[in-house]
Amino acid sequence: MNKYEQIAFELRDEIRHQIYPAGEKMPSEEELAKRFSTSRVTMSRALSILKDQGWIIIRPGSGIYARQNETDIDVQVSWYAGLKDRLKDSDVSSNIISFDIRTAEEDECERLELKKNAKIYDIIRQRIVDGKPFALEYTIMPVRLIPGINENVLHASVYGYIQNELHLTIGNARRRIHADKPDAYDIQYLDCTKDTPVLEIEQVVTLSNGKPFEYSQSRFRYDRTAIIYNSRG
Amino acid sequence: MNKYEQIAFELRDEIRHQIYPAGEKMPSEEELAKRFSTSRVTMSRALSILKDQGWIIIRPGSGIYARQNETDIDVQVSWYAGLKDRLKDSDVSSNIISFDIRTAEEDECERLELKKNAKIYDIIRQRIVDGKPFALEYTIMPVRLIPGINENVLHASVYGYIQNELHLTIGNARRRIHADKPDAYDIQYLDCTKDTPVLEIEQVVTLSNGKPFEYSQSRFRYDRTAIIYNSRG
DNA sequence: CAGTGGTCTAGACCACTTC
DNA sequence: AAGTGGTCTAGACCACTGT
Repeated sequence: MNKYEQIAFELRDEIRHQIYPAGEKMPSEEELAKRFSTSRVTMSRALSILKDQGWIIIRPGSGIYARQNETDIDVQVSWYAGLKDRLKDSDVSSNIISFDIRTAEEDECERLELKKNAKIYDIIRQRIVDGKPFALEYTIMPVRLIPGINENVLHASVYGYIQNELHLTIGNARRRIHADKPDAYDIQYLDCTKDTPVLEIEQVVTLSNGKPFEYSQSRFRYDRTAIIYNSRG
Repeated sequence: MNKYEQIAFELRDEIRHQIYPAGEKMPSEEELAKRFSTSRVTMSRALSILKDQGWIIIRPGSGIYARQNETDIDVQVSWYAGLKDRLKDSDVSSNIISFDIRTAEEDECERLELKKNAKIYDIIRQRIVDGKPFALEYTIMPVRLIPGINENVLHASVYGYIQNELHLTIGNARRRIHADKPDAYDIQYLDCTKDTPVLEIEQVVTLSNGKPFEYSQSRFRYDRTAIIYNSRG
C-alpha cells in the first residue's frame, strides 16, 4: 500500500476513535508530516483523501479540523462499490439468479474495450442485507481478464477474489445514477409495487492499469439506499 | 487560476477538437510537461483531473490515451452543481416560487456550521430548461456569508455572483442522492403524476476555505436527469 | 531492454488567517 | 508578524508495459 494511503487510514481511525475529537483543531500539516516521517506533499495528499471522504475540514491559513462522519449509508455505498474493507458485515448474502458465459454484444465490447466475439460472464444476482432484498444486480465481466469466476466466488466476494487471488488492483469507476420505474423483475426481487421508485446505478469499473473489467447495473428500492459522495466544484 | 487547472482545460479542449483523436496515444507525461514548461508532478496533477473527468485513460507503463466523452447529461449536472463555465445555455431560466429571509432552525445551523439564530435566505425555485420544468430546488444560504442576494441575482446566477461580485471561490460539495415518490409540489411544478419517480440531490456546498454556504435539495423528474461521476475505489 | 507513469522528497514562494 | 495550507519545482527510485 502507498504511504499516503497508509497515513490516511491511520488518521481516519484516530478520528473515528476520537483521539482527534470532532470540531477540534488537529496538528498542522508540517507537524503531521514530521510525525509520519514524510514530506509535506505526501502528507497533503493523505489529508486530501480524508477531506474528500469527509473526515476533516481544511481551512487554508487556519488549520485542519476533525469532523464527525455519518457512516451508515456511506458504508453501504462503499460496500456496493465493491470496496475493499470493513463493512459491518451484518448478514450480507447473494442469491444467484443466473450465471452464464456468453459472447459479448457489440455495445458491450465497446463499453469494456473488448475485441469482437470476446467471452464474458453474464451474472444476475439478488443482494440480501439483514434478510431483506436490497439490490438486484446485472453484471458482465470479460472472462479473459478475470479468469476463474464461479459460484463460490460469487457467493464470497468477487472483489476480494480479484485482489487477493488474481493480485489485481481496482482502479476507477465511472457511474451513472438515475431513478426509474420498477419493472417486473424489480417487483419480484426487490419486493416492490408498481409505484415504488427504483434507484439505478450503472457503472464501468477499471483496474488500476486502466482496463475496464466490469459493467454492471444495480437497482435498489428507493427507501433503502442513498448515494453519498464528495466532489470538487 | 492554477497552473494545473489551466493545463487541464487547454488539453481538454484539444481532445474535444480531436487534435488528440479518441483512442490515440498522446505524448508522454514528460513531453507534455516540457511543452507546458512545468514539472512532471504538476503535469501529472493536470492529467489526473482529465482522467477523473473521463477525457483520457492512463495506462501506467504504457501511455496516455485520449477518450471520447459523452457530454450531454454531464453538462446538465455540471450546470446543476452550479459549476463555473460553459453549458450550452440552451434556454435555462428560473421561476422564483418563494424568497424570504428568516432565522435558521437548529438542524440548519448544524449543517451550515452557523451560530444560533443566524439569518438565512430561504429560496424555492423552479428550474426550466428548453421550456420544460426541469427541477424544483429548495435552497438555504447564510446571509452573513453571502450578502446581497436578491431576485435579480436569483434570475441570473447565484454562483456567478458569488465568484464574480463577492470574489469567493467555490470549494467542495457533499452530496446525497436518492430516489423518492413525488409529493404535491413535485406534481405541480415538475409536471408529474403520482407514480412518476423523482430523483433528489441533497447537497452542502462549501467555499474553498471550508465554510459551508449552501444547503439545497433539488428534485428532478426521473426521465430528464442522470448523475454521472467518477470515483476511485 | 528502454519507455512510461506512480510515488516520494526537500526546499521554495505565495495568499490567507489569526493574533 | 507569525502560522498555515496551496502550489510548484527538480530530481530520484520503482513497478510495470511493450518490444
